[in-house]
Amino acid sequence: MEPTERRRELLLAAKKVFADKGYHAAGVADIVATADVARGTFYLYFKSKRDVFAALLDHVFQSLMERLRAIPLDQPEQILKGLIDNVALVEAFFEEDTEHAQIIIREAMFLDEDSSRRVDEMRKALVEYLVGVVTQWQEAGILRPLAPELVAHAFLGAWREFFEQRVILGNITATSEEILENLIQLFLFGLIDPKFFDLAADHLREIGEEEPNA
Amino acid sequence: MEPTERRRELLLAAKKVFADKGYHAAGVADIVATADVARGTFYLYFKSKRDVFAALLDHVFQSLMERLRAIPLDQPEQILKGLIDNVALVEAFFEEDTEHAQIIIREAMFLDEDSSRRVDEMRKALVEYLVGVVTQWQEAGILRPLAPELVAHAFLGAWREFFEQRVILGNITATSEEILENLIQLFLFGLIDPKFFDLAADHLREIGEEEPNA
Amino acid sequence: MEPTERRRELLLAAKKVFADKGYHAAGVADIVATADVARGTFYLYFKSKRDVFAALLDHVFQSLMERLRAIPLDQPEQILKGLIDNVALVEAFFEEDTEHAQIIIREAMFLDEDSSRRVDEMRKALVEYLVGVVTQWQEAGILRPLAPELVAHAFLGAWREFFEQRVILGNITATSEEILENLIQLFLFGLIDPKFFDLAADHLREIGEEEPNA
Amino acid sequence: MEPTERRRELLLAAKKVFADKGYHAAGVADIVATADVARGTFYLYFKSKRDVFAALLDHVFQSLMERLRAIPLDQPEQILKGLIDNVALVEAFFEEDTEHAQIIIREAMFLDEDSSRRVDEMRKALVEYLVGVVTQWQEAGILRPLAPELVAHAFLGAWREFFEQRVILGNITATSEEILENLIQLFLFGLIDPKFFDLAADHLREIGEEEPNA
DNA sequence: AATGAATGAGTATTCATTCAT
DNA sequence: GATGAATGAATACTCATTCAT
Repeated sequence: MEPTERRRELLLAAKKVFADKGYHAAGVADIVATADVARGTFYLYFKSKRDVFAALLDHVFQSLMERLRAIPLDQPEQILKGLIDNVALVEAFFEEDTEHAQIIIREAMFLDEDSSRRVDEMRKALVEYLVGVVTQWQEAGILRPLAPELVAHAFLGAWREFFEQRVILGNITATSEEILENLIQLFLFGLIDPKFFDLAADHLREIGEEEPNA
Repeated sequence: MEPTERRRELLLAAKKVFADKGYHAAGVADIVATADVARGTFYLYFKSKRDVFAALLDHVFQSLMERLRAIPLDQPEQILKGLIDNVALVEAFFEEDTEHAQIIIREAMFLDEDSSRRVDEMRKALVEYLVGVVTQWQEAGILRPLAPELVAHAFLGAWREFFEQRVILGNITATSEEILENLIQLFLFGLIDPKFFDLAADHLREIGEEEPNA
Repeated sequence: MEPTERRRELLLAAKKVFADKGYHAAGVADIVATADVARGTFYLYFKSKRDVFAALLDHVFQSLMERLRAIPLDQPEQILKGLIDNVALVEAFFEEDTEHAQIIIREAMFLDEDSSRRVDEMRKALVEYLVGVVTQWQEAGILRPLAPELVAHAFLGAWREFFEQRVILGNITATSEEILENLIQLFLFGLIDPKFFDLAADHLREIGEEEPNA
Repeated sequence: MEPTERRRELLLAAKKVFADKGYHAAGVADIVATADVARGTFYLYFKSKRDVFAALLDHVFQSLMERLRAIPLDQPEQILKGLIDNVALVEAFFEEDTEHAQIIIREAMFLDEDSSRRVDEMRKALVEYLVGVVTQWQEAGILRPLAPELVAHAFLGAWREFFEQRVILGNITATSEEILENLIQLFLFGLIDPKFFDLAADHLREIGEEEPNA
């Protein structure tokens, strides 16, 4: 079998096992059993249990970065549509691969210096993007002057919470769209300058009417 | 030494160790070393490593519940002051005992069925409280009709994120007060009905002027 | 059981096992089986397989040093008696504990940097002693001016070879005394100045006659 | 590539690796990497790691035997010249291929029954040769009646020690010639009958004067 | 003949838990 | 109650060897 293929198989198996049992409860034995290869084969492709985990993080990191790079920041007139689309774009990534998401959210954040740093970089990239958006709109006078960084963190935190509750724990039954809509409204009206209030409300209505067709 | 006292010492030691190194990296050896008792003594008071952890969760759970029970829900006229005070009250609990907070946020949520359920109960209690507040104010026509549960989760998520970033990871330098102020503004204006907008703005100003004296 | 006692037991077991199978073939499993303790117990007293080995070397090293320190160098008139006694003293050490000797000779010398350094120190101590003896006697004009260091190495090498062949491999049936006598004669006449030749021969005869009574 | 050639390459690589890292630390991986062939190729030419090692020993064994066979024993009048030449001849073999020497001295002697027996055979061949020389000269009345076997072992041991210290460990800076000269003097005067003493001294002087031209 | 991916037995080490004193 | 020595199950990792291509 092609080495690349084998590696992918092991990566897949590891992802499944880590998502299932968590990093600590997962053993190399589980991974090789899932991938249906011999114990030693694992070590042909990864130099340790930690190494597969890091490889998984790497994959998420790079995929995420690609998606973020694709998000344009230069059309402020499409305020809401842009934000919603962009957020949905990133969210889709986690939705597509729930196991990956679980690993990052449940395990990587506090596993050790290294993974924690990796996750931090991802968070920072997201924060930066959001700070960019907020700052731009603040400069355009559309948003009130709340600290952009704090707003970004608040948004991420809320978002993560929803993800955790809905996808991982199953505590929320609302759909991803409902959640996103509420989240957007909340933050939009929380941030927007009162004099643009009506404008925003109109926009929201328009988008809401479009959505069914989408 | 009184048995209760010994137990408390071990609990304290365990809290410190778990917060320091995390559940998995922490060993019973670390705990007994910190508590300065013999290895065997540990097992006189707890039947396993998991048991101490559960005991710690219990303690947080009960303390939190007590504080939540103390929050009155019947003075809707003091909209902002009430919310801020109440939120601050709960926050204070985590601030007072950062180690406990770390354990809950970093470890307990996904350690296993049992702790995860425990943390869930806490979350649910907080969500219920917030849902109660929001619902009440929505019924009073003060807040717009966003799904109260989602709002509650968003608030909790944002809050947790700040806590994590500020206290555990040190990624945010803003003070607890600054953060809370921004958070309140964000959610207040995000939720409030436009016709109460000016009223809310006044309230905020007042509170802002009081604060220095507080 | 007293910790010191247990440690001694393990040390003894390790010595036996290492001497029997050699460092590499010996497993911690063999050691604990020999000592009849649980696997984990081993690691209460030594932090690794290498560590026991080092401890064994330490013991040999210190015992040897003690014996060497006990050898007086200040009675040059007793040329042969002194040399024979001293050499016998050191040899006795290895004879007493053949296993230790095997370990040093077979394993320690080339196991790794650390043990090799240790063995080197021992060798150097012996060489220094021999160089001291030879130099002193050379200055007294009794011995011919051969390079003392080379003589010392030659003596050690010959000695080691005999030990290996006789004790470890069983290729030589001569007794330790016969060997030593031949060795002494060889080196004595090899070193001594011709004009002291008859004197030396007399000495040797005397000693040879005394010996039976010893 | 010719099979014989390939085999030689692997043998060479193995020799280098074994000399470098020692038998245990050396891996088949190192050998094939050094020989720049695939892992499986190794097993086309040798049936195991031990097998290459045995092959190396074989090579040394045969080379040594050839050289020993070439040494004539029938010109007793050339006492010293003959001994020196012969010893130098054998020594040259080890000097030429230090790696081989290291392997024999460091590893083979105690690796296992098989190699140990092999090395023993070599030693025995050398001992036999030396015993032959000594016996012959003893019968000629030139040497004193020390046990020839013990003398032979002493000589070999001293020699081995020098080799180890000088070539492998670098603890001695004297040249091979200086060492040999001292060794010869030591053993010559150690063995020779006093009445031939002056004769031997003359011989040595002559050889010493010849040497520069050699 | 040559390859190199796959194998899996073997091994040192850790650590929560027990129990004799 | 308190101790801490002893336990042994659990587990990551290595490496000589095989075998399908």
